[in-house]
Amino acid sequence: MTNTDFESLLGGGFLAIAEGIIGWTVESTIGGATTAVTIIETEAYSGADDPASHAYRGLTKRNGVMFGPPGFLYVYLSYGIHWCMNVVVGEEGLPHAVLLRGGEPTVGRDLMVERRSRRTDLTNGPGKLCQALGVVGEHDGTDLRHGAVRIKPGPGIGDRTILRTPRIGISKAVERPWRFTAT
DNA sequence: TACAAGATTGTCT
DNA sequence: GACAATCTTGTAG
Repeated sequence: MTNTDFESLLGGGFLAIAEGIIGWTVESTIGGATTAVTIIETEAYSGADDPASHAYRGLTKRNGVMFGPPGFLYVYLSYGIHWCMNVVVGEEGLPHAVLLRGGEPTVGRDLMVERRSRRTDLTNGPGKLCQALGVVGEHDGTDLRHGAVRIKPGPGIGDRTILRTPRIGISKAVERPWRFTAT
């Protein structure tokens, strides 16, 4: 991702970013192997204003990356088992983030199958997506432009449309329609 | 210091 | 459809 791409995306606010990166590519290079997916499902989290956000109660050791500058990766351990990845999109001090919930494999599908130990449902969930891409806690706080995990424009979602629905898997602020998915 | 809940997933019934 | 696995954080005692 170039700086210009990211800046143009930031201009619309965090909801526009969550919708805007549908159809973009997330690429990881880990252990010399590259895997990539096209993003088809995201959720937006609005830091201090959002009871469902990890950043709602302020800065902690876990969510510190969200309070930093945009364009970095926030990785956290969910239920003590699964890694989930977010794109930090708020300016420094504004802990807005976009959770990557799902994608479609484009590069390194065989490696994803190996990492997931199954051939189906490779990337249709936040925990599965991280496992398929090999994203773990050590990638927390890395640069999405130049790090081991990168995000970049394209290839898009073709003729499909983007659906806006309530968020999934949370118990607070469930009414906010901040989930975006390509159908 | 102890305990409950959580931005989930895989397995078993 | 129910439940276990298992780490971080917040809240209560």
